[in-house]
Amino acid sequence: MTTLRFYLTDISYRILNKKAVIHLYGRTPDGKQVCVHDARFEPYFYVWPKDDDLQTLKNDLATVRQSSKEGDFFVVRTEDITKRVNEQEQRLLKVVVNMPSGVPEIKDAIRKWPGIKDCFEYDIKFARRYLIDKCLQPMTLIEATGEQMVEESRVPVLKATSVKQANEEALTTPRILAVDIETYNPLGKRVMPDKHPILMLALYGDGFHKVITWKQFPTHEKYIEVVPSEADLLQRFKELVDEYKPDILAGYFSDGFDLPYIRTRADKYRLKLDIGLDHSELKVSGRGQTTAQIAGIVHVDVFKFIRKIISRSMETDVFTLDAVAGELLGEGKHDVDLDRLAPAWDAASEELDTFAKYNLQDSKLTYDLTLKVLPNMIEFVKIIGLPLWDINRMSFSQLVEWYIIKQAAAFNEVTPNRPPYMQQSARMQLRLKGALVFEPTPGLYKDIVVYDYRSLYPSIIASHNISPGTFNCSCCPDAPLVPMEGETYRFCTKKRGFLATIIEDLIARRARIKVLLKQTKDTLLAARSEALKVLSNAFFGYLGFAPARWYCFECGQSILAYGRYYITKVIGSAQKDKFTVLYSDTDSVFLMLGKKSEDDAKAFVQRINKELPGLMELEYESFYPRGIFVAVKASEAGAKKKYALIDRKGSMKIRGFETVRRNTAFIAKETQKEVLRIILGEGDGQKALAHVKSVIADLKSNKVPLEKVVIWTQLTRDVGEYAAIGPHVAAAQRLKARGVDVGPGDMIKYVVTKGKGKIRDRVKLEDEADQEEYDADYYIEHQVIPAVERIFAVLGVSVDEFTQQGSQSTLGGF
DNA sequence: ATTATCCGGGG
DNA sequence: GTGTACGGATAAT
Repeated sequence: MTTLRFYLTDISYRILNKKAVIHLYGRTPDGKQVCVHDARFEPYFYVWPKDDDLQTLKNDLATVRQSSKEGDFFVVRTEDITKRVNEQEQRLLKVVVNMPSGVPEIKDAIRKWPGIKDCFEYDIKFARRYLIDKCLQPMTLIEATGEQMVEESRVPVLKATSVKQANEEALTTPRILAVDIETYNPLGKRVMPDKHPILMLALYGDGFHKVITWKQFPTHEKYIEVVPSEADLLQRFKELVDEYKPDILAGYFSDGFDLPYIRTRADKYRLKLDIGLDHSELKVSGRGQTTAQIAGIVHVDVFKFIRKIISRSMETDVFTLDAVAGELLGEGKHDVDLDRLAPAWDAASEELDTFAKYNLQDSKLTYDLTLKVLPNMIEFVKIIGLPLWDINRMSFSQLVEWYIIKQAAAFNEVTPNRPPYMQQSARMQLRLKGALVFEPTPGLYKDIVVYDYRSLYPSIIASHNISPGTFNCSCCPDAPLVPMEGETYRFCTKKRGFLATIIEDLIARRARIKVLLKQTKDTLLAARSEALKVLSNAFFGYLGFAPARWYCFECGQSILAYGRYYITKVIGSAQKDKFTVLYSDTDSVFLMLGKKSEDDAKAFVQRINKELPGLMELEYESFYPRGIFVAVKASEAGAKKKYALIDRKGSMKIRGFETVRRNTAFIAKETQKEVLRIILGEGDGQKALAHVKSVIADLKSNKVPLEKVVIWTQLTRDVGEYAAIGPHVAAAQRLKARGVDVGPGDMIKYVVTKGKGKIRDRVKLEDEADQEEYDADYYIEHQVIPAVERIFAVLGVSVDEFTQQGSQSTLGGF
């Protein structure tokens, strides 16, 4: 008998002799990688019987048999249990099945039996079920007892007779290896993994930097390793992963690009990518949206976590490696022209040295980003109790749902089923009465103060005991009504609701951490606080999310009603205190200081907070010297957020303006940004107007360089397959007529030229059009003016004035 | 208003 | 693999 402690990094299962064996991978405190096999866990689900004659039902269940390729599926045994269904105690049967994949099969076979009301928890993946039932926290210390086994495996294997949580100590410094590839991709062509080879592959770890390539070129860099062929590059990649022994293999968009690409290239050479610790292969699943998995090594796609979870709290609205690293690390990608890579490769030129450096830098940024966000991911892993691989790929609603599922087990609450498609569509028809919006009067304002009510909804849920099981309970007919016209909603005042309880716990845990954070500045604690905040803030949205298991429309309505009630209180108090309320939406209030000082504004928050119930808190977000609120089109009644603010440091916060898309001409994007900069930064509307007029004049005299009026659009299918011939399709037809092979993925760059008729009849390819030919009127009317129109409307300038020569506008008083 | 199409990340 | 998982914005009809 051996006892072993290890940090649990990854979990999967395999079928051995028609039985499931859980594989737990991890690293011991002294740095050795290990695997623990646990064959003692059985798959099961729950049955909710219709009547009390359980014996007949049990006898019937014992006879069920479903055959499959893997062998027969059958019920091993049934157990009587008591669990809560929607917060009410019920008698259920726990049905134990012989194999994990038998669970959905057996459930389908019995679901419609007359003696069965419903089945539950038949779609919880086996490995997740194991973690939940055993109360194991991945990334923390686990203790296993058992016998050493002789197994075909890259790491020692222990056959366990006992597995349990040792303590909550987390693996804070896992071994990370970042990977990034550069591929052959001649100008303008889409990514084609089956045709184009991988040219370079960079690996970056702790004291380990390497670029593997298969072309000899002049270089002095020691980290560059030249191998004879692409197949050797892939072979070397395998060897290096095996030697470095990472816990985590990290990439940036590597679920969607690097690893599927490596997979495709390896398949081409019939090379086994058996880098899994049990010698299993790198597994790429899904079409379109792919994911990549390696047994025993956690593949982290750091882009996915940043995009899905961190993006909301970031400034940038593009998530390229360059932009994200720039914001989070203060360091960007190397500036190279990637269109030069393919020609440089063909010429074996010394320029390839620059690309190798670029490749290594990308892997370094990926490594540093992983280090940076890993504490946040690990905190979610610890709070929710699922593996890092899973947490990495989850959206807000999934994080919330799995947190609730984990808590449900602890509260003996059964997990409701996911709604069938029809029910989801029905839910989507229901409209929640939205949050309170105090419409801004369009205009340019000085000295703006913003308050934020960030934890409003979580604190409402906790304070008012909001939960599906406490809604309109029969035991409290006299409970206070939710402040809402036309509805008589109540929530139980006698027993605590399940969701209210667990969100209150989240809030309380965060409050304790915040106290600690005031004493010490600890990045792990900060990450934990952030994770708890993100999770509790996502609860409200989850309750109104059609595919949610714990969907509750009335709960959502009630939270919103209380939200409107509390924000109205703040607006009222501010007005009573003679502040000018500019704007309010949901959980934030924008005030204009006017004659008041910033100190007055801070004192106001403190006064408000004294009047609020314990859990609620209004935060002083920031001061902005200038801001502009823009009117929305009549048809956009719902689009309230359209404003731009500038802070003391000169950085702009722009919300709701035309998002910068690549199929907008650069001249329009550039002009919009410059106009906002002049108006907010310099406060000079005349100058901004003059700027637009000069751009228009330049367009009219065709002085604006052609590359700034080129519109880029990507083809998504073959030219002949389009039902609607848009401008980019017309341009692609011209390209095709010229004999160029265009297809899905190709970027079409076109220019709209002068003339009459439909736009698609006037498009020319970038290289066909002359500087003199582009249609200034099109670019003025459809690109530049729409981008700045509403900004100027705020200043009382109408579209006509853009084109008038130097006339005195209504801007005078501004 | 509803339906079709495109985009993102990656080279 | 206790299967099948994008989500949001915009242009076209």
